[in-house]
Amino acid sequence: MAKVLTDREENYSQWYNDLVLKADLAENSAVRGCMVIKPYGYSIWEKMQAVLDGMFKETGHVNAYFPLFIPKSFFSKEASHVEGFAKECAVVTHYRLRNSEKGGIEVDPDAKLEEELIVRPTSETIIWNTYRNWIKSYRDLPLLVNQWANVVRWEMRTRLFLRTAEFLWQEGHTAHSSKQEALEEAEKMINVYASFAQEYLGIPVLIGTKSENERFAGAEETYCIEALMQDGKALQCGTSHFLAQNFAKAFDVKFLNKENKEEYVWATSWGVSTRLMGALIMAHSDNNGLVLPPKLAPFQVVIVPIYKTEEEFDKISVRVNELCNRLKENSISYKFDNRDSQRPGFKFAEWELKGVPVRIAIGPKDYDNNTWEVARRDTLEKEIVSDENLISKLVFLMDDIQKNIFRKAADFRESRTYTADTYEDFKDILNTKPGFILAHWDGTKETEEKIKEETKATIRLIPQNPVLEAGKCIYTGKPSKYRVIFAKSY
RNA sequence: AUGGGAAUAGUUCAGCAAGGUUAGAACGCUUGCUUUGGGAGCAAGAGGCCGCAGGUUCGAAUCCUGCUUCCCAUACCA
Repeated sequence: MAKVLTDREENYSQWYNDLVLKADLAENSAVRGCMVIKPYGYSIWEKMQAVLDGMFKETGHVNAYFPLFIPKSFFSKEASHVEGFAKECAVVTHYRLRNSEKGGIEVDPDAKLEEELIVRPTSETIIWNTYRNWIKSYRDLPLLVNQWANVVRWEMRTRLFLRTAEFLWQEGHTAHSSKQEALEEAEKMINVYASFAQEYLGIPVLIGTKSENERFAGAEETYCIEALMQDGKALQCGTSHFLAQNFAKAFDVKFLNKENKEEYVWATSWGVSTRLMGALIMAHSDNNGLVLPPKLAPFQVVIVPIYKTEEEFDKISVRVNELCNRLKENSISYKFDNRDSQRPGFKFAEWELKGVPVRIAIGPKDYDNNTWEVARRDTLEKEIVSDENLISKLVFLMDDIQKNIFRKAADFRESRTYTADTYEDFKDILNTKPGFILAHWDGTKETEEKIKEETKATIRLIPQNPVLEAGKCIYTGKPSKYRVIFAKSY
């Protein structure tokens, strides 16, 4: 087989890049750091959006849309928020171009904006400024709003899907009348993300909270889900923040409670992005290409005809079209690859590269025997299936592949989850076979920073319900009550 | 931003040291024939302001200067 991918073992990040390009998911654009998401990649994102959007609505949220631009003055109102994002903001300073004397066009210096606009890196500020007018009474709460949008963060170094200057995401912004209710909301949404990751992406995730260092700028608590990629590095897949009254205070959002007393509103925000595409790619794919979970594949089955003559093709097409109707009835999505320009072998390799969960081939032999060749992408196993058993086989495979790729990822994570009691062990694991490391930590920012400097590993999360176990911090030897999860991360 | 490297066909690159006619290859693309159960073969063809601006020279992809952009390493994270 002609190779188009770099082997995963040889160069993991090269493998990832090749895969994104060759599977036709996305490519770099003429704009530095910004990607073009191609139709095949975008249709996976659309599937993710559809499922998540349904989950948000089921949990009582509604969609709205807020502006792309944020006045500079809004941005500075929440101190730690500015600090967190200031270094990576795109800023609009002018509103007009003019013809240049040197030819071409230039920014018209007379068209300077009175107040500069920030291209949103996240929308807390513009949304909370709006909420001030929406919230007057406890009767206006809770306010449960989600937005699907693009945001811009001027990243130095970008990688397709994992870190791009512009990315697509959803951001939920909720307002509550009590601390307790806001905390519950933040936890509820991280659990929504976790079940989406596990049931749809087929990626096992750990749920927990961030250490102070890794917390969102402006949050009092950040909940997160973390997954382990095949190279042993962690990927943050989603976050949900308890913002306390920080934004309500910054934007003066108050409500009258039942006792007719004025109170500041409690807030949360939560988001997942096109980075989930990166997670999906890295969690399951192999040296032959992408491996997609049936629940998110643009189509679940591809049908490849094998024929010599036009008559043969016509005969086979009739039978394939009958099959397509049966697939439709059974809600299995499909593509009949009837291109005459490519040979079967080429198509096999191409669809494997694109991760289609099941491939069905039919040639003269199958036609005569009334059978189909069925190949599953996750294990690459091939099987001849009789026509009468085909649909039930496919229904079984959709479920089985979904479960199998989750199980494989879970087994991998298990085999790469360690406990370290000494700093030497800790460093040794990171150097030899990285993964999640459970270790004791003294709870200080300084220690986490030292460990990060020396090993590049950070605390990915503090487990939700940690097993209480007295121990000593691997770095300082100070007492610790439970272990936290360390890893190198993306 | 600092340090290092690069810019030539759609893509990956050769050519540059020692300047000299119509600037090459592979892959991809187009057309035809042939083939089709794991990325076929043959033939013909299209495709380039050699990153931009200036300089040296009879002559510049090649030498010199300036600029721009990209890539690799460090900081950032959804």
